[in-house]
Amino acid sequence: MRSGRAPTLEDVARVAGVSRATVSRVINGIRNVDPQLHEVVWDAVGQTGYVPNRLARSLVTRRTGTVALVVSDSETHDDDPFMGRFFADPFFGRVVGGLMSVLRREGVQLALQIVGTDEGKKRLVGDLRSGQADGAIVLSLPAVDPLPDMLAQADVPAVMIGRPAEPVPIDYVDLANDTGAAMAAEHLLARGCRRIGMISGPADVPASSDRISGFRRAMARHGHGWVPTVSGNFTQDSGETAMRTLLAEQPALDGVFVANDLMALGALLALRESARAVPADIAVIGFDDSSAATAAAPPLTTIRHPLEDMAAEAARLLLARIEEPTLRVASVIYEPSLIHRASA
Amino acid sequence: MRSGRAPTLEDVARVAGVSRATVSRVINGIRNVDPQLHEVVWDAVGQTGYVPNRLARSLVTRRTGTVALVVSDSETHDDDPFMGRFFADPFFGRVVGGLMSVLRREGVQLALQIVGTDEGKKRLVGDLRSGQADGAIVLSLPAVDPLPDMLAQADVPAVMIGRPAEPVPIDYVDLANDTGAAMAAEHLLARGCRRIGMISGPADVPASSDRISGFRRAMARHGHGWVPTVSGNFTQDSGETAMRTLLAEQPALDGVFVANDLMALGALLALRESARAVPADIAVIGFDDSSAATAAAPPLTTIRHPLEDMAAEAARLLLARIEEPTLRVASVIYEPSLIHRASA
DNA sequence: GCAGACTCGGAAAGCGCTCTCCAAGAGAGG
DNA sequence: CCTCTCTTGGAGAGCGCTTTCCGAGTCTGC
Repeated sequence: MRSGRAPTLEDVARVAGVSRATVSRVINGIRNVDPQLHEVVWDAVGQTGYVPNRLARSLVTRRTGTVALVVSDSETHDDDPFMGRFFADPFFGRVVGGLMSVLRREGVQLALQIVGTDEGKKRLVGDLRSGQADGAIVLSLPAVDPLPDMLAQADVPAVMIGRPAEPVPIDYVDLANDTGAAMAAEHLLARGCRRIGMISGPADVPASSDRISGFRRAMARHGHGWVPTVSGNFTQDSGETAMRTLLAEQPALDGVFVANDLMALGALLALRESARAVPADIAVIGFDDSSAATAAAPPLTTIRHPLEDMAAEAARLLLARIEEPTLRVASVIYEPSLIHRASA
Repeated sequence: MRSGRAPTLEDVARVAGVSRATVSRVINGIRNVDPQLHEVVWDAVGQTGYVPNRLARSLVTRRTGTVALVVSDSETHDDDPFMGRFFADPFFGRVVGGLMSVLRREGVQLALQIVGTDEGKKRLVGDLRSGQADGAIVLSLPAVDPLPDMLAQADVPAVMIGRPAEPVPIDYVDLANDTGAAMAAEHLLARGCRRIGMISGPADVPASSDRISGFRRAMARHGHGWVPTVSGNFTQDSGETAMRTLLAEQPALDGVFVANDLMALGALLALRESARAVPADIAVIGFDDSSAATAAAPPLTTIRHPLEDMAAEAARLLLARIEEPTLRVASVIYEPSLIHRASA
């Protein structure tokens, strides 16, 4: 394995004393090749240290063995400080882990793509269409995003994690966010809370609005027609601020549903600062069951979001659609579950 | 933009009424093209919705505009449960975020590659050599890993995050782990701790062994020739177990250095369980300044690991080496800093 | 013993692009 | 007016691979 140019099919063919075509057949396991030649070729492969050039192969087969993980944002300028936070959040890693658990087994690679501008999205779709990747898993952050529709229009195999904000004929996996929020409501009510508030995420993001409506609906069903709500942006800081605001408005609160664990962590901080005991004075319930939940003090009762499973399913859906592009548009909704810890 | 086959250079050339070569020149901004034709060509590009096929381009230019992020493991079977944990850990996301902050600006993509078996590593090097990606950022997990050496041998541009276990002529960025551990020692000593223990990571991982030796050296310098140590594997659970063991051996401990924040979280749990107050009875200091540190109760005093910066620097080093492969092997060592919070 | 069916391997045509070479035309200098 | 140089655009040769098309050889059955 010297380090000049990498050996090519041609080289192997020369060493084996056969034609390029034959080597290609052997490598790709196509029958109709004499077992003897078969062996000769593999010997030559070993001797030369040959590894097929994936690019060249993809160019002709129109298959890359690569799937794009697209993080779709809507930034204005390129130095988006938000992205740093996004990657640091366990959310991203859990998705990657879930995806890899199935892609890896299939020998499919994951290429990370971040797009913000509409220009970037256009180019992304173009790249995808011209075979840059076989398909895309899409994580759409902005409340309204043209990307899902562009992908659908361009007939690019794609699966979203989290439903699109606008109805678009595209596969997706999602969590029954409303059910999860309802479970939180039931739990708080069941443990005797009567003055319950909510710290929500941004109202225009689907996952967030579903949690809001699910929670309100469940509360209303039990006679609480109005729920004091302050919204944050899913960061710990915003949760802390929101909790302070909520407390200022409703000092007698005895329970709060926080739309994700990170904000719940912040809320816990604000609560400690105001000398309220959790859960004795006020019960706190989070959402996601991220690693932050177990790290919190007290450990967070939360709604489990089976993100790894969802991502894995997204990968499976995508692989299936790549294999068979005419499949009917599908969606898979996961049911959340309540994880009972100490905070509520 | 209809959804049949994507338009090619040929199509654009036909519409513009020029040759493929001319279109290629215009697209790639090569001068020597009449400004008028220039415009005609761009019009044709707009009309056809042409997007260059990156694969075809890469095949001839031998440049892909892609960098691989290689996570090198040493698994035995493919269903490695460890990987899930690895991705969920903020470490992974922070690295990705840091890398993307520089790669994105250069229009370079990141392709994720997980390799475990030696077979897989061999194929990876082959793929890299045959131009699958322009270079690699390597995260090597196992204590002893043949990959760095293979990469160096094959002359593949590569940069490691964390120094290789064995000396290998390869670029890397690393943290002065020993200095960080020494800072922890100084801090514990300065606040009056006298019976100090340590929860270390696996002794054969470089980052871990540097922390061990740095800590011990600093302690020795202050007359503490021996430091009771229990090792864990960087997970929260292992930290909890280790703390219990340490406590059983040394009940009078009044300070402990834990080699990462996640284990420190576990240690805090064990401490609470044993009814010891932190930091009153025993001071705890972590390492990494991950998001777990602020989430902990009490918030963790810890050694800051500027991982995003390190990853960004790794990306810059790699880009430089891709541009100029004959560069001298370089390493950049980052200095850690102590973040003072409540636990010590 | 020979037509017909089958098996196997090679030649060669691309996949979509870049880039070297070359020819043609324009302009300048003698 | 002719030659020399310079600019500009086209033709075409690949990059490394797959795959179709064929021809040559092998085997069977009548």
